[in-house]
Amino acid sequence: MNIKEKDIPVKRISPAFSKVDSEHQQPLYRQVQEAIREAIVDRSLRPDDALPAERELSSAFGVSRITIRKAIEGLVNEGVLDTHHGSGTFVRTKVEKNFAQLTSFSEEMTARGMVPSSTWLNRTSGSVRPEEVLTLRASPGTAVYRFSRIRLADDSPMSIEYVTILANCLPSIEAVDHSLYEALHKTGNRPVRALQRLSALILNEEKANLLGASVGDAGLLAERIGFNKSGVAIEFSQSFYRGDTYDFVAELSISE
Amino acid sequence: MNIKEKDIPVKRISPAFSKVDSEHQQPLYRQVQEAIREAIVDRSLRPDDALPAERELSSAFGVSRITIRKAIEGLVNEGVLDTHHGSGTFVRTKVEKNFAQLTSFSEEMTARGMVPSSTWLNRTSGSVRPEEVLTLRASPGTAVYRFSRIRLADDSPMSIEYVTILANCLPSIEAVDHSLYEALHKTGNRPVRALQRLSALILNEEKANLLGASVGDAGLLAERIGFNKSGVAIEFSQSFYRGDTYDFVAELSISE
DNA sequence: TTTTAGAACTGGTTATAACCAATTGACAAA
DNA sequence: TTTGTCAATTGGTTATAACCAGTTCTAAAA
Repeated sequence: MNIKEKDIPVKRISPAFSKVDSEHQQPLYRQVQEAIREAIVDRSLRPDDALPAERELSSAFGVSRITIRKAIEGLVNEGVLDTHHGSGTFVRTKVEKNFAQLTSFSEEMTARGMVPSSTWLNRTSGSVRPEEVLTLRASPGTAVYRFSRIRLADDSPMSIEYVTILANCLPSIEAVDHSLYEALHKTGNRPVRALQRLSALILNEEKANLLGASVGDAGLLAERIGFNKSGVAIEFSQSFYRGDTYDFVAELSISE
Repeated sequence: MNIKEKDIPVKRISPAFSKVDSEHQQPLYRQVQEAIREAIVDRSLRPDDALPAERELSSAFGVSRITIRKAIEGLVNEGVLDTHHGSGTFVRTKVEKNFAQLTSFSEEMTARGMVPSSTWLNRTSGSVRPEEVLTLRASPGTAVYRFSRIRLADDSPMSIEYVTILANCLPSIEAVDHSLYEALHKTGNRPVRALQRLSALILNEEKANLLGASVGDAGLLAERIGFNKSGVAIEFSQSFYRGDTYDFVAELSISE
């Protein structure tokens, strides 16, 4: 007797899934993923609902079961779906509880009673660099916009930020004035999920000068990959912080 | 011309992988995972080494390529391996710690196929220091245990850890042998939530010596307050990491 | 010599097919 | 009514096979 399983009402919902487009550039399993995501967003699939069985989805989408499973696997890893051997795949009730909410630059500065601002260093358009190809999973030659700026709090430099954005996410490079995210939001490409990597490094002369620190001081490098709601990586950013003026804070939870 | 790829020395290592046991209870891909992990632990595969090609592994293990890919996929998700389309699969150099997941050092290292160990520096009992009163929200005079140790993975130092634990959370100061969290778990006081702060610093002579690094190298300091399931702060810890061997990775959601 | 085309790798995606394992629910037996 | 059994349904694992898409390196062409 598995109480947990019995609690789950097995109402199997069948939204009108259309066959995927094999001519499209995106892999089939990603198209399936997006279709499922959309079904959840527009409430055709509600929390605790069961998805149609994999074999059913397979014929509904017109793809093999492997493709369906790969799509589902990704959504399970993101915490959107839960699979239960023998009973089905369900829309997870708890929303995104596994994502940490790191304090952003503006929040942190405002919380400390400081006034955040930015100084633009550069904004250019170009194509992805080899080292970005891996992280952004874009083809070489893909057009991107690059932004770099110094972020200040009460007019003293806190960080240097280099951002690369896929060009097709913005109408033009001039579309960004103060807030990059605001500009992305207008085109519906605001990142909804991100992976961030924090590492320590020694500041070189260039970075030290820009940050008003000394060569050899400790700094923090935060590298971030931002994903839009379709799961496509659209943003890659590197932010250099002075080690003595910036901390990252996170609330942790145990893994279940 | 991909500079990064060219930098990677493609020495393809072929440890003596034996065929997996199909009679075993574990799924084949898990057995393959374990075999690869072991190869990393016993240094047949070193950081930045390339694994044999998937098709090669497939015949070496006597399983299909799908099984190999599933095994690799898991290790990539854990941060143990990196795949590069067209060039190969590599053993990741840096240890990546999930910043938002409350796992113990022992568990983290074991999951990466490394053997965790500790060298005790000190263990004392005493009462909370004034500067800890605020963070632990304990009354002055409250009894605590203090532990300091060097944490090693595969016998190389990874971090120096200073932990303060409320004395009433452990039966005795000798209750901790290998894993502190294990000892806390037995008394039902394992932290289920924590606040963590990460900052960069320059390693001083003492820390550098203990970590096998050089004075002036970049280091990371993770300070953590751990709460038990009753919401009581029972743990305060400071961990110093070498900047060149440790990254912190976080999955986050973007606010607004 | 340098450049370039392309062969020969690499991992990435997808299909088809079969079987295993957990769960559920219907139905017969107690 | 309760209990146990079993078939149907679910997801989980694995094999075989083919092709796509980057990367690397060699050998031919300039």
